[in-house]
Amino acid sequence: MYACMEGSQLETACLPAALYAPLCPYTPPSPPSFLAPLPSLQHKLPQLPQLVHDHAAATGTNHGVMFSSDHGCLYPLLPGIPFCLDSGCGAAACDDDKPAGFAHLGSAEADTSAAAARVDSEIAAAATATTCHGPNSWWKGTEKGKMKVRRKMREPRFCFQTRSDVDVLDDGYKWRKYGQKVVKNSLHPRSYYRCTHNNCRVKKRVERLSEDCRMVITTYEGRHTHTPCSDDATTGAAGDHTASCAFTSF
DNA sequence: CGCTTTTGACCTGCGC
DNA sequence: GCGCAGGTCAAAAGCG
Repeated sequence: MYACMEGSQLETACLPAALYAPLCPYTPPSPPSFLAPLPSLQHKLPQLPQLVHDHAAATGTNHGVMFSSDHGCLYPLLPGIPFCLDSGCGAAACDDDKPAGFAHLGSAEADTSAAAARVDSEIAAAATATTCHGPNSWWKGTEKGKMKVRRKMREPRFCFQTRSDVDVLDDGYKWRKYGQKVVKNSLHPRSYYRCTHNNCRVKKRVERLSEDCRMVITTYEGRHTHTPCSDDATTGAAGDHTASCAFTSF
C-alpha cells in the first residue's frame, strides 16, 4: 500500500485531470464529479481530506482512499487495496457503487503485497472489534487497580502519501503528539497525533517510507467535529458552532 | 505556568 | 498459551 503506483496502475486513477496536469504525463479516464480540480497540491492539500470525506458521504460508506502525491502530482494509491471500515459493506456489495480507483475493505484475497495484507489485517481487526462490540462501544481494561476505559469504535480512515521534508503536513488542524512507536520493517518511527479540539477524537498517524525517507504516509482516523478555523475556539461554544456547521473533515 | 513532546510501560489482538 | 507487534497511556522533561 505504501509503495508508489506505477504508471500502469494509474490507469484506474479517478482524480480530475487538473490534478495530474502539472507534472504527470497521464490523464484519468473519467474524473468523478465529487472531486474539484486542484491546481496546486501545495495549497490544496488541506482540502484533500474533505474531498475524500465528501466521497464517503456521497457513497454512504466509510470508504478510505489512498492518495499519493509527488511534487504536486496527486493520485489514488494502489487501487484494489481494501479500505472500507463499514462492516456491513461487503466486497461484492461495494464494488458496484464505488468509483474506479477507490478501494474498500473485504477483498483480502485480491491483495498481493505484504503491506496491503498488513493494512487489510489492521482494518479487518477494527471491523471485527466493531462487530463484536458494536459501533461506538467501549471496552474496558484494568491497570494498577483502577479501571481504564478506552473507546473501541469504528472510525473512517483515510490515508495518503506525500513527498515532504516535514512530517506533519499543515492541514489546518491543530494536533498533539501522544505517542511514537518504532514499527517493524521500517527505519522510521511512526508518530501518533490527536486533534487538540474539544470532543474531537480524530487521530492521525504519520510515518515515513523506509524505502524513501522523503515520502510521508499520513493516515487520518475519524472525522473532525469542527472547522479548521474554529480550532482555536476550544470553549463550550464549540458544540453549538459545530452543530450549525456542515463542514466536517478529518 | 500551561501546553507540548518524549518515552517507557502497559494493554490488546493476532498468529503460531 | 505464548510471543510479537501495534496502539495508547501517563509521568517527566522541555519550551515559550
